[in-house]
Amino acid sequence: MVHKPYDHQKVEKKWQDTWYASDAFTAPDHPTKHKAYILDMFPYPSGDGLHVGHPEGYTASDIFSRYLRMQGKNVLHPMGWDAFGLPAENYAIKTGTHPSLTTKQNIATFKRQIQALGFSYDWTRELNTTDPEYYKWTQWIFLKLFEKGLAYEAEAPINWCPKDKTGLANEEVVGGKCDRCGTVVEKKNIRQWLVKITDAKYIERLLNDLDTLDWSTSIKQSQRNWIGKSEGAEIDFTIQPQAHGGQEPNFLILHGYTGRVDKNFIPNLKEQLESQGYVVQTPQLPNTTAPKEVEQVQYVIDNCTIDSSTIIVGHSLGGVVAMKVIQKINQPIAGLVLVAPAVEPEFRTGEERPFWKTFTWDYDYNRIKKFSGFRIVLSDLLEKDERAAYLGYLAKKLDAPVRETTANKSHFRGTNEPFVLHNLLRTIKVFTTRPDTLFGATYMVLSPEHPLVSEITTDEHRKAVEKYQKQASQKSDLDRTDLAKEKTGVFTGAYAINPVNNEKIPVWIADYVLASYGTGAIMAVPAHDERDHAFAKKYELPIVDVIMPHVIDAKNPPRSDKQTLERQSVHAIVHDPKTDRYLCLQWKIFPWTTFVMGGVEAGEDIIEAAKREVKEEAGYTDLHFERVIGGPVRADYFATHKDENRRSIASAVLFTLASDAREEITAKEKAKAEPVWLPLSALKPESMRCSELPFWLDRLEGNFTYSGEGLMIRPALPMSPIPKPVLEVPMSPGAAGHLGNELQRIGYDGPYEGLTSQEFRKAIVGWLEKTGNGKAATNYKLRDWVFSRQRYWGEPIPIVHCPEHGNVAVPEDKLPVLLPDVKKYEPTGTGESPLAGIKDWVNTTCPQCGEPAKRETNTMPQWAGSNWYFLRYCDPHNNKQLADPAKLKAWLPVDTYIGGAEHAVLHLLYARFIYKFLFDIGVVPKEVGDEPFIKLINQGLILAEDGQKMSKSRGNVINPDLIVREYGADSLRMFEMFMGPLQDAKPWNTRGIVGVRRFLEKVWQLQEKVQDGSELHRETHALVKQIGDDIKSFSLNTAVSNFMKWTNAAATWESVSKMEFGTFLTLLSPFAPHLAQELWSQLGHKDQVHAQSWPNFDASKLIAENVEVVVQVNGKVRDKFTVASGISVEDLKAQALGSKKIQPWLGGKTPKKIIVVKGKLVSIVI
RNA sequence: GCCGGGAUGGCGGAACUGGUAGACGCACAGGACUCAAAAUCCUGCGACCGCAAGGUCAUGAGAGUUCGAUUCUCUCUCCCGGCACCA
Repeated sequence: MVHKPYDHQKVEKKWQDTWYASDAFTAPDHPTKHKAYILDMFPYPSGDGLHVGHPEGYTASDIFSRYLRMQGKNVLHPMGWDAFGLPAENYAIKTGTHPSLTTKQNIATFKRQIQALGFSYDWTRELNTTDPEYYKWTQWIFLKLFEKGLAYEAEAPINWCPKDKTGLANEEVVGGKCDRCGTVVEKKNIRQWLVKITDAKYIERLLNDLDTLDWSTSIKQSQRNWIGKSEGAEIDFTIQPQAHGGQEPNFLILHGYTGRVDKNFIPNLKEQLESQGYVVQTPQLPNTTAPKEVEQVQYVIDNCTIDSSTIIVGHSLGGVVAMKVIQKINQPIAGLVLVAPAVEPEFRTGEERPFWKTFTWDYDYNRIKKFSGFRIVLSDLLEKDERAAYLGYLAKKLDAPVRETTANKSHFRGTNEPFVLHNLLRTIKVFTTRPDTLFGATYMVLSPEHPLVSEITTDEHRKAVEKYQKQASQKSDLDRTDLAKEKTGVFTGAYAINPVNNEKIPVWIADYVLASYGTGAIMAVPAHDERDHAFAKKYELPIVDVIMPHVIDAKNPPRSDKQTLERQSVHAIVHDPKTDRYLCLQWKIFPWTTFVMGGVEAGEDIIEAAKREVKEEAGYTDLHFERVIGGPVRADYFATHKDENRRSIASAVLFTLASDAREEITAKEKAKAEPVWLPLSALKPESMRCSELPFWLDRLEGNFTYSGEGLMIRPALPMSPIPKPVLEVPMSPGAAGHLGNELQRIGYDGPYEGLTSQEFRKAIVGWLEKTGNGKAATNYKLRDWVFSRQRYWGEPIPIVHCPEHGNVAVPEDKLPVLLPDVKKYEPTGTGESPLAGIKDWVNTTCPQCGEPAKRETNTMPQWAGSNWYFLRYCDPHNNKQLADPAKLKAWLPVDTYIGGAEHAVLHLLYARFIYKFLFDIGVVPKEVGDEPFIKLINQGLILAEDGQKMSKSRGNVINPDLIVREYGADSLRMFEMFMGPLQDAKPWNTRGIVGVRRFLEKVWQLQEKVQDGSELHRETHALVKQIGDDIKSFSLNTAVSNFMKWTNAAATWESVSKMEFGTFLTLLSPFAPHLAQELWSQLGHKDQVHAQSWPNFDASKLIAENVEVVVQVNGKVRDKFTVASGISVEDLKAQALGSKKIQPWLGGKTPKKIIVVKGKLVSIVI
């Protein structure tokens, strides 16, 4: 029988018509068998039509879907259109064509091209995000977010693309440029809708649930990076206040009814303030159990010093006394702080107090306001409601803020009430991941936008600060984050107090600190942070080492059964500038090279010690001291020659050789070691015996910051004689013991000597929390999602702005809010959408009161529609709800999701968030879990033949239509799979496609060999197994090569049975459905090959009768022979040893060992 | 800088849990068929030495573990992706 030649165009057309006319791949609403939801990322139907990249993922998912159907599963495999977006709108601006028309045309093109490839989509479920029946539910999701407080309106500085004239989400800005058009984005402060993706209820789940997903590590890593969690602490630094004229304030603390100066928070507060150098008066007022106003006020006026720098603090009834004092003295004071002040009669309930009648309860508020520089009211949340009402009333009268807290003891009666202190002194919160370096914080930096900058800046520095702020505001983010640029900043004139040691540290502003991360302020630790170090060097700020690196010698670790000798030592690094070499010792008694080094003797500093050692061991006397390079390094090792463990705490001192002047060295030293001069390149860890070497080399290169973990050194660790010059700036005396005391106070009973930085980090956070100076804190880089676009072609945000009721949701039964027609699509650029110009659309009534109101004119971003489309596929025509829960339960979650990696942090993060939200509000049934995509496969980019990215501008785009016309859809499908692993990027090579085309021709030719029968060759059984395995693991390139191998083998056969060829076609049908179907029907079958069940293989048939065995001698292949596969180990051994080729390699010797891997190899060791 | 991933012939790539490196395809060379060309078929195709049998070297570089390493461990180089004055 002679068949017609393979005419791909005819064959493909014929079967596509059959399939699409009969909705051949429709999924049931309620699967009765095992379900599988196989999803492709739906495309944006651009005007350019399909790209060869599209069919890559679509083919892979189609093969998998067809395979699963043949495995007897119900498969949901849908397709739709993500059709809102900028290109259609930009096209409308240019041509005046309505975007809906362009979109319709583009969809038609895409659909024709996709259908020409024979994909098995369920077209009855096709959806389109621009269809009002669809975006009704996109709007509905927005309303739910709004209802739960997760969508909010704010005027926020956001990324603004000046070309596209719209705001962008952070995720849409890549390297400071607009992801779409590459324009450098600007910061613009406009009214925006934001979605609270950072909400505590979601952010940790978005991060942690990544662990449960079968996604590539790189995508998961991208999401983790983007969420950017860091754990550390928030620490409050108090700012030294300036009273009028820049003077430091003094404090007058007045106790309350039955109070005493040694009660409540007063002693502790006094101590804290005094430890920071302030003058504090705490008068004991007369008659505390039966106080009289006149008596107490007069007592204060007579006995206390009050001047323009005085801040009066009044607790409870003391607050009333304070106000009366101010009314009476007729002179200005710095400020008034009322700590839970006593209550006016009309607010009182309960038992009568003696002072109710001995005090008058009227105030001259204007007078108090006039004479006090500032006023603050502190309120304790533990107290009763009527007091809160009173404090609010009082604060209003005094024009003062009310600051609330939960006091340690109700009514601020605790012995330690840090909230009071923090409100006396302005505090600035910083975030740090390294609270263990707190002792090394030598200055503070605020971002130029920090709200407290102008408040704390002194008059003297105001001009410079404002100038700097202005400059910073004019820089783009791209400029500000340019790492290469030198850091800049200005001093504010203010000082903060480091809470751990009460050091006074300067407060600067600098644009290397970002307002948008953490608290917008940092504590700078120049010894342990590179950025801070660079800044400190430039502005000559102090640098204090607090962490010592610690190395344990890997080759000679300390031994637990040996004694340990600890010693302070010094390494002298002597550089000869004339030869650019370094002085080392070549030891004679050991095979070592070292620097000149030795112990530091009592009373000696390290520089003296280093000089002495150089003189003794090498004789050089004329050394010029350069510097101590960094802090000390501890090394632990076992000293073999001494049979003891050594703990060396070493510092390195750098000298230059000023002249060759030398003294004779002793015979003893001569016998021990010889001085040699080595170039820097010879100073290598493998050639030097020096555990600290990597640190010294690093520091010689100028890297003085150590940001790793280590051991705490002073002042945290008062370790005896640490040589003085180690610290570039010494801390104040007394600081050293401070932490020890504090640690004891919080119940840590040490020993803290030798604490690692990790241990100390925990201890210090405990201390911060205990003392109210800070707390453990977590920070994220993720920002809320900017959700409004000032453009036309998107879903209108269903909100009405009512003058009376604010933002009011459009009622659900009024959805969808239809996108109206406009005449001009041009974005206004003012931050308003083109919709703002349509008066009769904008003007509406408030759904709450019916009064005139205006519609929201911003539209949603493209991600809004793509967030949840995969839910809609389960129930695409439902007009009552987003989707029927029973249908969602039947199909969700998506089992396999295939698409490009470019959506790593955009679509994939947004969709996970929205899915979790829909899960929480019960739309997503709880049985299906709160992760939408269980397995994700990212197909790699198909590059152009030149290895570059395909793009219209480069002119290297391959049009799939041409390939389909010339080689056929089956060739294109198989070739795209054959090119390489699905996940890898790979260049297109049109010449290569002939390989698969030839293969398909061979398959076509094979029908000449078909004869009746049901015999299957061993290769066919093997193929069934291989193809199944390959598809399951998405190793589709090897599947294609396995098909080719099979046809190569079949070409040598006499005949192929009808059964065998049918089996082969069944396996081939997911890959080349048209050809497989055509040959299937030519075999005489009336049904469809894709409806067959997946063939089984007979495992017993896979075993070959004979196997080839390799014989190795010492790991090298020396012989190969074929044996029966069932051969015994003994026989195999004997045959191997007896081989003529092996004999010469054995050389008559008896093998040491013979390793036999059954059916594979014999390895002989001699 | 930090975090991921990778590097195998002229090219795309293959090699299951450590066991014959280079499957399959492209390109290339030689041959058959043809008046000729295309198509098709056959043969060869990592490098070096050798007439051959065969040997030696080869999976980015260098070390290590092992009878045996593309595969495991360490160091380094380069490439790709993500993040990036993120405190």
